Amino acid sequence: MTGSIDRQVEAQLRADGVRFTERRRAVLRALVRAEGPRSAAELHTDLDRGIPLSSLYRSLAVLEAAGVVVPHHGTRGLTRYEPAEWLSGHHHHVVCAACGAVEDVELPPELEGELQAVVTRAVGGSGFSVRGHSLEIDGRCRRCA
Amino acid sequence: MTGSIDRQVEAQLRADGVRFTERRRAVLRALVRAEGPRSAAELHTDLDRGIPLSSLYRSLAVLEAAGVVVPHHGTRGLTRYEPAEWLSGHHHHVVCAACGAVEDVELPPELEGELQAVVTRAVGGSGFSVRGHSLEIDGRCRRCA
DNA sequence: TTCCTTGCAAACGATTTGCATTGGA
DNA sequence: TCCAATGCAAATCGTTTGCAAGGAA
Repeated sequence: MTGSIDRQVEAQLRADGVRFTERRRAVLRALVRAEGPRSAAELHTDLDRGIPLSSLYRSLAVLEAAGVVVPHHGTRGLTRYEPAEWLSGHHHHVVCAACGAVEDVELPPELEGELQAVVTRAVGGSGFSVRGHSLEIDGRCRRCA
Repeated sequence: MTGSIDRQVEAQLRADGVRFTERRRAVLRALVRAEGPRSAAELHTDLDRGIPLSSLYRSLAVLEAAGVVVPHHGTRGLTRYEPAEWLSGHHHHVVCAACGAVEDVELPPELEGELQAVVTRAVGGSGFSVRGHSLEIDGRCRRCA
């Protein structure tokens, strides 16, 4: 985490009237380091400091409310978190149906533009206000093919 | 639910050594009728017959194992189900970030085609073999806007 | 001092499971 | 008859919350 991002996150939290404590820094660092979304239980292991789960949940809730991390509901009854897009960049997921591996894909600008257009036209004049989109591509990775 | 689909589902279940009981028919019918994925609790309301939740969960588990319905993990701590695509057709989801409601959207053919093209080009020559895709559009529904 | 933060334990809500009963082929 | 299906209640599991103690500004 560079200093500038660090300061940006702090400002973001301050706007919510909360502090960027060492505990919260550690949680965010662990998420940035991670290969993919992590659950509270996984972070509990990653951080391994006897940090109680309730504290992890509270840290995650605070970071989520400030828009620093976003929840990911991919798995049965489990919420995993990852850094928000302004920290990690906009991307999509390629999921292997066989081994379950999830990989990030960043689309080239012109494809991302086309995708945006599809989304906009898809909701049409339905009154729904689009905030974001997420494309999941399912199939088999090279190894499992 | 047409008779032919009905028979197809029955065969699918029979292959798993289970029966297509009236209860399970009712659950599937409710899902087919619904505009989008439904949770066990929502089905409990939809069906309103004092059908115990545990039975609903068991019916859903059986239908899922047979590939007749598919789980959808869009919302915090909640699993919703919908008919598998071979029953309901290919579609995408619009999710309201405020109230959690999920609605189906079927893209007009030319948009679906564009989306396919984006997907194909996105994986490029990575060796990943595409099997399907799913687009989730996030934002706020008219009511929550 | 005044809030924000944390730990601990209890509370919760969604989902699952054990067990005895019912029902269909 | 035999095994699957069901209902009920208790058990699980991930997550949230009340409350009292600890810390930073």
